[in-house]
This record gives sequence, C-alpha cells and structure tokens, in this order.
Amino acid sequence: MPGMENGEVAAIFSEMADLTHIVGGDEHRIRSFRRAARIIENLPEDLATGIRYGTFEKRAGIGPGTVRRVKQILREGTCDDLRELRRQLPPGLRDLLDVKGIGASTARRLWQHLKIRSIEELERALIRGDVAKLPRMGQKTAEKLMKALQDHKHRIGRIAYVDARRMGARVLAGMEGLPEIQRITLAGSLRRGKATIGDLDVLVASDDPGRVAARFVTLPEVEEVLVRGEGRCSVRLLNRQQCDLRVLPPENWGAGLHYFTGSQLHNIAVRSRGLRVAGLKISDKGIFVRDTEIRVHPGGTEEDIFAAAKLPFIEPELRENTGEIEAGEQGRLPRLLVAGDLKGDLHMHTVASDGKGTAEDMARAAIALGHAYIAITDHTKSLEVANGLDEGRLLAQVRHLREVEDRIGRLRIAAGTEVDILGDGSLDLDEQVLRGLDWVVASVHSHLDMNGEAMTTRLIAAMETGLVDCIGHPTARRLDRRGGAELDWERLFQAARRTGVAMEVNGNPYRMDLPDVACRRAKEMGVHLVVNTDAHAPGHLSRQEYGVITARRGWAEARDIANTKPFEHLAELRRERFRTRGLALGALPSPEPGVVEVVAHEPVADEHWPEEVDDLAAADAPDDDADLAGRLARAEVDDALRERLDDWLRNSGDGPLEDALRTLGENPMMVAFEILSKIS
DNA sequence: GCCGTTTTCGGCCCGACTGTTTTCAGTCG
Repeated sequence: MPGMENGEVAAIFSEMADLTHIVGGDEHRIRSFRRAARIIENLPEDLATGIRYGTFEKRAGIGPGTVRRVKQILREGTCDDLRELRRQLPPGLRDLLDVKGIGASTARRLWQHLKIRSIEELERALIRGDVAKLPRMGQKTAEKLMKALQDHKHRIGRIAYVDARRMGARVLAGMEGLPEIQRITLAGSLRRGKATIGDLDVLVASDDPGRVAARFVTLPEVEEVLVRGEGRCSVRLLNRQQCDLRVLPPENWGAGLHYFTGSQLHNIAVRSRGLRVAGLKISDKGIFVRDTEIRVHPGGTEEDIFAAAKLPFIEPELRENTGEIEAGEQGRLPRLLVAGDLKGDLHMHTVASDGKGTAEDMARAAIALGHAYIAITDHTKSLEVANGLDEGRLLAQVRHLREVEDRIGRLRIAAGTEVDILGDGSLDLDEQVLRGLDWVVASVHSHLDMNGEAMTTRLIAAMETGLVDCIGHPTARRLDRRGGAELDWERLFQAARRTGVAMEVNGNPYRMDLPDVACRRAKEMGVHLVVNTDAHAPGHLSRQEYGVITARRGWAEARDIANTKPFEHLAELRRERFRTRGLALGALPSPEPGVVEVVAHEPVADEHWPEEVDDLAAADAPDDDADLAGRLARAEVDDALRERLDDWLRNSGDGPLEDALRTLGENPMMVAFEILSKIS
C-alpha cells in the first residue's frame, strides 16, 4: 500500500495491542505492540524511508518481528496477526476499553457471556440488568459502568497546556494554607510540559494524608469524587477534567515526584535499569535491595532515584523514554534552553493590525523583560480580518518604528512583517518591500485544510523566494480547536537548511508550534530555531515560557535557538542568504504621499488570545522596580527579592511586585510559587 | 515482542483502590 502514512501503520499496531489484550495474550507482547505504535507515530521520517535505509530497525524497542510486520503492512495495508485477531473478535469490542473501569478481562467476558460487541450494546445490556448477573460482577459494578458510560459520551479530550495549568493553579490555591501540607506541586504530563494535558496530577508531602484528602475533595472546583482512598484520591473537576491527588510522606518526596511525573514508559525504563545495573528496586516508597526488600534509601530527591539507576538527573521535559536514558548513561544529555537565554522576541503585533498595544507599548514591555531587541511583525493585506497592512501602510510603519527606536533607545526595534503565505506558496507583499525589511516571518493563515504534502510544498515555495527569515507557526495547529498540518518534516527541514530559513517555535499558548517532536528533528538536522511569543498585547511578551517549554521538550539548547544570539547575528544570516541567492538588499521605496496613518485602525476582536488584555504594569513601576519583571523572568532572585516574594505570598500588599508577577503569567501567586521552587 | 555490565533464554515496574470476595482479580496510573 504505497502512500500509507506513519499514523495509519501506528494505528494498526495499537489495534493489535488492544485485540491481543482482549484475547488474553501475553502482556509483554502487548506492551511491545504499543511501544512500536508510539515509536512509529513519532517517527520524524517516512516509515518506508526508515526501512529502506535501515534506520528504523536500529531504534530501541523495534525488533525483527516489528520490522517484518511493518514491511507487510506497507505492502498489503494489513498483516497476518491483525487479520487473525479480527477474525476472532468483532471490531467494535476494542472501543469498550476506552470506558473507564473496563479492561481486557471485562471486555472479553462481556462479549463471551452477553455477546456484547459495541458500546451501544453494552448500554442496552446495562439497562436490561444483564451485566450485574455476570460472575464477579454485581449491582455496584453495573452502576459504576453505567456512570462511566455516560462520562465516556460526554468526555472532553485533552485540553491545552495553558488551560490545564490555569486549572491546576486554582487547585493549588485552594489547598494553600493547610498547615499539614509540607510541599505541594503539579506533576504528570503538565510538569513534563506536554502541549495538551489529559488528567491533572497533584502531589503533596504530608504526614497527615487524611486532612489533605479531606480538603482536596471539598474544593469548590470539584464536581464529583471518583475515588477516595487514604493516600490517593481522584475527582472530576468542573471543567470535566480528572484530577488525581497523591499524598506521600515527606521523606519519599523525590521518589513520589519521579513516579508521579512519569511518563509511564520513562518510569518503566528507569526502574528496569535500576534492577539491571544495580539490583535495586525503585518505587514511590523509595529504593530497595531487590532480593532482601531492605530499603537502602527513602528517595528524598529525584536525584536519588536517578542515582539508584546510575543516571544523572533528567529534566522532566525529556522523560518520554525516547532516548533520554541512553543519553544520560553516555553523558550526552542536553543543557536545555531556559527563558533567560533569550535575548529578543521576533514575532509580535501592534494596533496597526490586530494587536492591542502600540509599537512603543511593545517596546517598553520588552525593555522591562530585559530584551535587547524585538521585531514588529504585523499581518499583511490578505488577512483582512486582522486588518493586515498593505505595502503603503507597512512603509509608513517602518518610518514610524525608526522614530520610536531613536526616541526610546536601549532596544533594537527591527522593522518586520508576518507576511501571509498564499495558497500557492507566494508571498502577500511586494518583493522590493520584503527585501528592505529587517526581519520577515512568513506564515499560513488560510487554506488550512490542504493535505500534508501540499502544505509542505507550499511552505517550501515560500522559503525558496529567499525573502523569508523564518516560517511562523509551521503546522498552524490550534490546541483548543484543530490539529495542525501533517507536514513532511524531513523534506521541510532539508529545504530550510538549504535556503537558510529558521523555523519558529511559536509561544502562543494555544499554538506551541513547532510541535516538540518536530523541534527535536529540526535540531538534529541543524535547522535554526527561533522562540517567539506572537504577542498581541504588551503583557503577552512575558509568555515566552510556552515556547521555551516546547523547545525544551524538543531537546533544544541555547545554541540551537537563533534569538539567544545578538541581533547582529540574525542580520548577518539574512545578508548571507541574500548574497548566496544573488538578491540585492533592498532600499525601501518611499511611502506614497498621503499614506501616513500607522495606528489609526480600531483593533479588531482578538482571535488569538481569548482572555483579557494584560496591563502594561511593569513599565509604570517605580525606578527600583523597573527591571523587576525581567529579573523574575530570568530567575535572578537574590535573598532580598526572595524574602519579598515570600512576604508577598503570605501578606500580599506589594503592588509593584504583584504587577511584575502578573506580566509573567496568569496567576501571580502561581508564578511566585514557581520562581521560589525553582531557586530553592 | 524485545533485550542483554550475571542472561541468546527467561525475564519484563510497582503499588493502591474497588468490589466481590473470604483471599483476590481487575483496573488504573
């Protein structure tokens, strides 16, 4: 089956895992199928290519059995094992596994005893009362399944990282002040920085789990209690997300934090390694000698856990079992990018198009954050809904920006654009104007339903013009609304390297685009990355963290990110590209007489940022506090500032500090909490 | 099915909670 996408092959392995599970096959074999599915899904290159060059079979977790099946699937669209499993089981049966409380064994019994083959048939059987009569089933189980079925119908999928974090901050705030709590944090995929989050995980260190759980299940955000145990509770929150609480003794904090941060596959890999190389059993209770069960260490810190497996500390963002264990053992772990590495921000909007601040507002906010440079990149004319600029208005804006730069000083303000990439890959601005700008981001905002190959070709066409410095939010995904284009990363990044075009890691919290996996591949292929905020208001400039965490999940170091370097470096890259492509650096044409307005348009409804516009608080702060937000953002916190943060958390009443914190995140308390936990 | 710093065969992470049991299977993370 030529043209089969990796995702389709991965789906076959997932189905084999599910069906093997239901027929009661070996659990390790099932895990192998699931692991293969995951590896194939995240493969940066085309599977057929990986097979042809032998790179696929070299991956950990891929053995001869998987290679043989993949070859057959690529040829025939299916494989013998799947055919056989489908012959034995009805296809709808695996859907039952998605209902909470139904595992393989229950699914199998429902089918064998009641001939249930689908979710719909399960519902009918529950209503008839047949399910409660099965062996090892009872009224209570039937009721639970009925509820789980309703939840399944109304389930929410994964939600955007930013929304999950906001909800998590509310939960933490609700737990605050309970004297029994010694430490508290959000763990799970949120701590690992995944772009979308399923369940929330709250971890607490306390000697009195009963009191902690009592507070947790009565939080105003809790809609329903699902599980109520001594050290562990699960609730459904008002936004229908599930939230799990785990309370552990303070001495096991590191063991619990590691265990509860995951990912599950990473945990399995670390624990297996502990057994293999040191004969140590690692659990959330600490570190034990395998044979005697004697505890040799409580696991107070995560470092203790890694040390037991003879590994250095591995950052949470890397814990996906995608090579971090091997990198750790060989001393090849990356020194991940931190927010303080970024020297500037190269994608933002003003009132000239659909932003909420003037160029001067943006500049002053950038100075407050300690930036050395910014690029103003408003939309272009074809994006009418965003009041995009035509050539005339853009030229007027360039002159305006030069004035602002001269007036303010202390900040390089690059005159740029976020030029629209039209359906055929051409750019929405006159070439001469594009050549005269300091920085050109090119992005797609229309015709988003193209298939991946066509979209890849479109982006490459834009890069081939030589006029583009950076491709903005490459997949155009919206975490709260739509998936992105399935781009051919291999082809795209080869073109990026050839044409000298950077790829953006867009930090709009509903984009986080490039996706993490693509970041990693771009880095491996030597493509320049740029971490931007795509700010539509001054307060958004502080939200670099969303781009930073995405880049970190892509194993990015400061040296992989172009805007950790001085602006002159970026300008030189642009000059170099023009030289090699024989393009003249353009002198800008003069604006046509009469085109003078720069900011006159009424800003349109803000599509990108559903929440209210942030205040430009930091810029109005008194002199000593001028760089407060910047210092906090860079985590340059001395003892005096730490005390001030501490004091504010306890007593509030420090306006400038609160304002500065507010520029760094939605919930100033959460920001302060994070800064303190980072430096402690 | 995959894998190897005791192994090419014999392992594969580990524990809490629930319901239906009277010692445990099933599910989940």
